[in-house]
Amino acid sequence: MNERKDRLKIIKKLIKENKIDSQEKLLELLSNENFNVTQATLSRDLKLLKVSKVPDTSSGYYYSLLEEELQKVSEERNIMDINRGLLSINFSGNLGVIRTFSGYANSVAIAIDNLELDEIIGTIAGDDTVLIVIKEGLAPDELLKQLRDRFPELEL
Amino acid sequence: MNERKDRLKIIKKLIKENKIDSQEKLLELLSNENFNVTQATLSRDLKLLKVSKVPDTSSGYYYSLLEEELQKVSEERNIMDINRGLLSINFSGNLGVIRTFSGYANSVAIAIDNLELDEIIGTIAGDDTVLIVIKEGLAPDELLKQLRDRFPELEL
DNA sequence: ATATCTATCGTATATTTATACAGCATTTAA
DNA sequence: TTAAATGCTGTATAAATATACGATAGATAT
Repeated sequence: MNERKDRLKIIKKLIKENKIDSQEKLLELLSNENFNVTQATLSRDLKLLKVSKVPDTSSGYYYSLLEEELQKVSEERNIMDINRGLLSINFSGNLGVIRTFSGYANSVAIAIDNLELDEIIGTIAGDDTVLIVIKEGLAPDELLKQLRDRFPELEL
Repeated sequence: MNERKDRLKIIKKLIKENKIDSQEKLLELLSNENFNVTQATLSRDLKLLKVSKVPDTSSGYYYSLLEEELQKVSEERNIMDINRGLLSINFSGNLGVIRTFSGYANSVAIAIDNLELDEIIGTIAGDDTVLIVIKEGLAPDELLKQLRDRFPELEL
């Protein structure tokens, strides 16, 4: 009965889509989605998800996944930067070669660096080409798959 | 008796410098700084500051000024990107001309755009040059001053 | 199969936090 | 000056949240 996982997902969704100011309210919404738990469990869930209650501008509070938002902000920017310059990507051995519009290689490489991917050891940028050195033993296909998984917006 | 203002400042500092997991603890620290208030007042202060209590990785909670952090993260990145490419800046009329290392113009321009400055209407990037169009009526000196004020790390 | 471990949960409760209300000082209006 | 309005606070308490403890179910090992 791996209900918790599903529940966590729904909680995330509910928090994003609604302004919720107490666990009690969230419990109701959960109940509508056919998850029936107690406040105690919900409290634990929120801790797992690192959800916190932030003071609102007007006069109240609401729950928010701030850590995620923080990551997202910076991640989104990087992905935009990559997409902006990227023309193609190809592999040979443990090297990836990205072709970019002229002059964009640097910004693409910086953005890739900023993603801090375990799978990538480092990058070098020319004018319209970025060389990516992939971690030993990792197959390019595997890397591509993981990237697409993790960053669906990435146009690879 | 404008004690609250001072207190809010100290609270910010304390929150940045310590891992605080309850208002009670924060009250102690405040007391050390010679601010003696009740938990009720502190709760109100935290609301004003939009401080929230976030779940910690390990197993606890701590107070954090997330809104500020979120802005900072994205701002810091932009400033890094600018500094990385920037060689010089000069003005003529309502235009600013930034020279960059070859290939960096684009990433510098993007970063400037991302700062969303009221004073700047737009930018265009070549390969090693960024053109900045300044808001009508604003003197270049004034713009520089404001930028340095607002972003001390910026190497202009 | 039995024992041991692990993860998840509810109950009950402790802890923490927000706020209604009243008081006081300061400011503003009359 | 007096009255009304405003901002800030403490007290007391309500409301919200976290957690100790025990129970249960499923997994893993013996």
